[in-house]
Amino acid sequence: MTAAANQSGRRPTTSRRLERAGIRDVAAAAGVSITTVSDALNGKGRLPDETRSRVREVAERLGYRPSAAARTLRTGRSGLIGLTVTTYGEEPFTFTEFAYFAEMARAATSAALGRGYALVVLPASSRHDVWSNVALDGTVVIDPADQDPLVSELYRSGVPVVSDGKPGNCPVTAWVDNDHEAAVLNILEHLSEAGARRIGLLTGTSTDTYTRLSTDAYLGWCDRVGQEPVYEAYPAHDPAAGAVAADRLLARPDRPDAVYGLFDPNGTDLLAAARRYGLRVPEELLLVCCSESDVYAGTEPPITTLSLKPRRIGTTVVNLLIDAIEGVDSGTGVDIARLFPPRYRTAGTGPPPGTLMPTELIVRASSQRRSPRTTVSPPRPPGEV
Amino acid sequence: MTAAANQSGRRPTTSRRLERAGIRDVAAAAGVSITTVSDALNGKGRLPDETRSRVREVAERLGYRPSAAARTLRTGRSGLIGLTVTTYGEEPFTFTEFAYFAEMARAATSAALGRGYALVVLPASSRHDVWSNVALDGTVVIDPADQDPLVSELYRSGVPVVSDGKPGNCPVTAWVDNDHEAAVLNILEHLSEAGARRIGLLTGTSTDTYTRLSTDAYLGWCDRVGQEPVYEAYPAHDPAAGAVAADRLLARPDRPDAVYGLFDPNGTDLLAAARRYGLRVPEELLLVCCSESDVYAGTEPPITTLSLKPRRIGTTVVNLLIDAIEGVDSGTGVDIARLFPPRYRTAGTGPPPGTLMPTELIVRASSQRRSPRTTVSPPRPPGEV
DNA sequence: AAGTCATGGAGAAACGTATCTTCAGCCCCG
DNA sequence: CGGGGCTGAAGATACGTTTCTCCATGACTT
Repeated sequence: MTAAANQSGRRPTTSRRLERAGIRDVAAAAGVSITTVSDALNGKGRLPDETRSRVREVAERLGYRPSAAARTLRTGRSGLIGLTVTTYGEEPFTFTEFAYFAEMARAATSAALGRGYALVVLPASSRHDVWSNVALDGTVVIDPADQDPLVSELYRSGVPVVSDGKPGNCPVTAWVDNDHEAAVLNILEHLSEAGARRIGLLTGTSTDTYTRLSTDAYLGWCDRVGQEPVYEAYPAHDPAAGAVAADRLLARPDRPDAVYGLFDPNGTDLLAAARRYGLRVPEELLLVCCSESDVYAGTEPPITTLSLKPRRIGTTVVNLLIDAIEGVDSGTGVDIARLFPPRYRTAGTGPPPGTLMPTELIVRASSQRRSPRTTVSPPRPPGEV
Repeated sequence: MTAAANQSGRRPTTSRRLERAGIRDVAAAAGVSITTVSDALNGKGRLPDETRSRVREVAERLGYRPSAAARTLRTGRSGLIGLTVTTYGEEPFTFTEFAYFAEMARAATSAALGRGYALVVLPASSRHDVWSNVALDGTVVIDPADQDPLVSELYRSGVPVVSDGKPGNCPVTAWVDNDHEAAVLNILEHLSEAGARRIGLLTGTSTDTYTRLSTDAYLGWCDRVGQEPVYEAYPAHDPAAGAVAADRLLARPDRPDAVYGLFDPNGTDLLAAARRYGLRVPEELLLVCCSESDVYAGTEPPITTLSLKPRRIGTTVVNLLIDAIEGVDSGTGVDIARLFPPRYRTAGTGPPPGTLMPTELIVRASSQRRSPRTTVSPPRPPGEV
């Protein structure tokens, strides 16, 4: 047997099963080398158009599909991005539990696909073997916990990590977050202008960035304006607890005359609680909640909501991540900074570059005592994008 | 340079960059061969426990993570399952648009993870290169279109395909679906018993299995009981169109006295339309809609809903798929049938094995004229699982 | 005492691609 | 007329595993 025969034929000793055509088969059928096939199909190398198209035609005829595994092994790129969702409680996924996550994930998937990447859904808490069983080019982390060991290890092993939500204490390549502080202050100001004297907060007990920043902003504001904080916290993943907390908040002796609820179902719960206590909205109680759902446009009365613009966040996160994947010399992992505009550059081992995005307050009848017309107020002065 | 040196050291000529430890590094550090390392870590081969634990310890110390790409290339298994979602209209994903999809996807992800697989979200309509860029062990297809070219090619190339929704005309390994016909007939019967004389249907214009089967069941029932069909169809992906269609249905001269809406938001839309026309529910109009949302427990009045039990479907689909992946001798692809109970076996090239799962009708005030208590009626006689 | 067998482990061949290097031919120019 | 650069393409290697085959060693049987 000659070397040439061994090169063109495959596995001379084994009985040949029905298999998918490989690059060698295409090369043999087209009468060229596998190098030429690879170059022709990938648009590389120096080949005349004639050869290129002929090879492509042969490949098409044979139904050739390159092996993703082999390509990944060779190039070190899998085209796969992890989408990590934090898990509350027993349920493996809050993913799609709140409309925010669902929308964000959808936008992220779409954006990734548009750039040739696919998303793999992985829980942050799963065992190591699941994570190491899939070759990831990078990972999106939604709301990373402080000191998340998984994120740390990923980052250390050179996998770019971009988080939705400013990371507490774990190193990430970059992060994107809503400007929660500005959003809360904007809402408090909005309620004050509508006549609120004592603004209450319905918040969560978990330590994620969103809850923490929002609550801190509220407490800071209270401190500044001299209002005693009036708030109830409950485990956000438990819908029943939310209704109870809403009830508790309105049952307090120092009952607030305006409430902002941090989580999606709070609007409904607060409305129901107000009804139980005979409080008219917005006359006796001003209401705002954070939600992506448009059911609040149809409630009685319609409720003012804060939208975190999850689509925009998801798209931004993915694009940032893919920029890092494609721009960085994988191996060193240090010159990521040059991907970002100068204003983000931080010297040495400073904090990772982050982007704050504005939120949108959709003002409806529940937070206005004068004109119940539905309007949209931009949270930022125009001119800024 | 000896062969041994070449074996233990790596790439003697290239300058060594900072890289992740490979299996060779572990072997060298532990003073054994790479075979032994592989066997020790994978629980294979014949090794004394002492060696096994020592190797494991060394691997741990070096932070060794096996390369998923290399493993996939070698074993032919990636541990990745595609989750295909059909796309309506311009938006790339209805995924998470309806609660059904969201819940189903969540359950599927969870079930897959529980068996060591991860899910990759892929749109059915995306370009070929995205699909062939990821090595899939199998695919879940949600509501496959008739003659879906992608499904056909996947199946032909030996990738197991399990669909949620009985496939129209494309070959799949197996499928799972709700018993839509039984569900619709059950609802119609339920409405009749509640006193309905003319039952209307709010349905969709698309040709997916769900819409088709449900509509056909309705039309067949009308034909059998001698009622003139009263229905409106609209593009299900357009929420605004749903409200219009609901309005149209109640504005007809032959206005129905009971309506079943096939899609999630129909309940709200129909309720709003009824209110506009001054129709009291359930006194003058009986209402049922298909939805996974529990908001219908809180509407005024609460609306009877049909649940398609998406969790159960998602779990079943994934388990069926993984059974096929792990049970079949990849290469032949013919003896899949033995995975299923005998009753599913079909001779030769007959239809693929399928499973019909019962739905659940959650009866609330909107479909009862007598006792407005909330009860749950099983759609199947007890004893069947 | 010579086979036989179980034990523990090493060698080497794939898996299918991308890419680095090499090489033959050819044209052009001094 | 000889060498340098350009074109088109082939060879060979490496990516990091898994796994098939095989060998050495000692214990045990007959």
